[in-house]
Formats: sequence, structure tokens, C-alpha cells
Amino acid sequence: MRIGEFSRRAGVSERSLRYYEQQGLLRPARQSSGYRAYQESDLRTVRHIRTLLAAGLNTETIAELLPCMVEDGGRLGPGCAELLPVLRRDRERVDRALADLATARSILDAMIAAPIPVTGAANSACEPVDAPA
DNA sequence: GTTCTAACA
DNA sequence: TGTTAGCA
Repeated sequence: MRIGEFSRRAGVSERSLRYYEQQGLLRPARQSSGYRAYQESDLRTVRHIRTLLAAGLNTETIAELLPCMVEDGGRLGPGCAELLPVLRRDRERVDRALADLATARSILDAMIAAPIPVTGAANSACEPVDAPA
């Protein structure tokens, strides 16, 4: 099937499908017309790609994992042990990101909890805050 | 009308 | 990733 129908069935924009191909995630055949020709099985591949993207993996990593990922009962998992270190590495990246977000939240919490009453407003357009209780 | 590539008010 | 331009 061509990209239009495939896009609708996969629920992914044509733009994204072309991007996935450019990143080596999908390799649809080409008709003599030059149009991409997708296989029924590509629908499963796209689902896997979306899952991996949702997990925060970059396309380079996905290209590496995709060939070995297997699906069972709707669950996607590594088909070979070599993938585990890669997945763990990304999990650590997520942990660091969460830590950074926690830091950002703390900074915001501290500022929100400590409004500073001033006599002359810093900015004429600013309303002075009330003194904390 | 559909798809393709390339490029970005 | 969306969108648009210019083709075939």
C-alpha cells in the first residue's frame, strides 16, 4: 500500500513515516513510480517505533534495537540479552532527567514559598506581594 | 488527487 | 514535526 493509506492505518503522519525511513527505521520498497510501497507487517514495526520513541529513545538507538525487539501479547521486549545494557543505559538517562526536574521543582517551590514584600515595586507594572503569613 | 523531495514566515 | 512549494 502507498503512504497515504499506510499513514491512516498506522495513525502516523506521512511526514513522520518519511522521517522514520530517513532514519533507517523503515525501508519500504519503491514502486516503479517511485512511490513507497509499505507491507502489512510494517504496521507492527511502526507500533514498535512509536513505543520506543515514547520510551524516550532516539532514532539512532531505536534503529539499533528494532531488529531484535519482539512482541508478545501486546508487550514489546528485547529479544536478545545484548539489548538489556542499552535499555538500562537509557533508563539511567531518564533517572538523570527526573533528578533535574526535581531540582527545577525545588527551585520553583522555594521561590513560590518565599514571596518578598517590597516598598517600591521593582517594576511599576508589578503589584507588591503580600507578606508571607 | 496522490506522492516525491527539499526547505523554512 | 507541520507545512508549503514545485514536479511528475
